[in-house]
Amino acid sequence: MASSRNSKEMETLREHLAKHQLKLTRQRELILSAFLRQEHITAEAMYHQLAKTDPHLGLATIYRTLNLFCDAGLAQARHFGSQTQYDNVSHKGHHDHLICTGCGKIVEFENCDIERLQEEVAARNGFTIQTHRLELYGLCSRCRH
Amino acid sequence: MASSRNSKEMETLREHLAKHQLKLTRQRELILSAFLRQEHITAEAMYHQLAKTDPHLGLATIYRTLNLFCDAGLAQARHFGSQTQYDNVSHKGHHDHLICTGCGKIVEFENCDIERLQEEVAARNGFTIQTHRLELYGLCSRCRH
DNA sequence: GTATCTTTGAGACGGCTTATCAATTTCAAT
DNA sequence: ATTGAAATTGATAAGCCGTCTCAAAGATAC
Repeated sequence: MASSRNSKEMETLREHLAKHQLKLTRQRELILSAFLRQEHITAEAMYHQLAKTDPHLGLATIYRTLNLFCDAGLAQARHFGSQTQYDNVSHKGHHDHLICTGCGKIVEFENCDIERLQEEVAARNGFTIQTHRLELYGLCSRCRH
Repeated sequence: MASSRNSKEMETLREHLAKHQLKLTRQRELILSAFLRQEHITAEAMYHQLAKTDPHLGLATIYRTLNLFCDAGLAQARHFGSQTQYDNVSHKGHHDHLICTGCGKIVEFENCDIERLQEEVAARNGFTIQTHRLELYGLCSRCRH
């Protein structure tokens, strides 16, 4: 907890809260610190994970808080299957996803060349990129047969 | 309708049906011909669209049929927001999006170099790409100031 | 034509997410 | 430290989307 209390993500959250007249609560701190340990997680999964240490934390609060993180730019929601995955944006640069439409397997990757081209495209259109999302859908080697 | 009755997509569907002991129905023909006119559509949108000409066509039938098209390789489901988009696989020109987080402006673009790199990444991981989604979020020139 | 097996349509159902609301907590101003 | 206005929480109801159920209708092979 102490580790996340002074992290740059916590600072980002504080700024976002201040800017929008929102308040820093015990739950928001707790959920942030749990979130920062994950690369991506669903609300349900986090609910079960936190139930061990805080049995009264409500599922609605987790949904609300993860959506708050999205607003603050700390998380990014991604819909897969019937659920929403909340991706940790701060994890080692940004990683993208290869998603198998057959079995749902997800492979993460990073590609600097693609990122550089994205910057070029954005610049050509007068944009400065804050974040991006790239998902490649296809069949993995196993499902292709 | 006559135009789709002999299309190659219709032939693909016929083959799939034959191979799985399924039947060609009036509804399946109707939904296919409507689907082929779209780049991508939701079941709900198609329901409203077809309600004009065929008020008794059930929503469940549309879902079932669009999923059938996915099995047959004619369509591909993609989760977007809270809904499922059914993409027309035969439509090739895929475009990506630049989205301004300030004003919501959306600019469409295409970039062959990025697409080529995507193929490389996929191949390196044993995937064959069916489709992709690339969204760049940032500030447009106007909102940056 | 008829038997058989699939499909349809209408609504019930179930999973995931959001809305509701009284009670509690935060935080800025005393 | 106390107070008071405003935000947040937790429990649960409600909502939305997509699938399942099942009796009636339709398609295909014989």
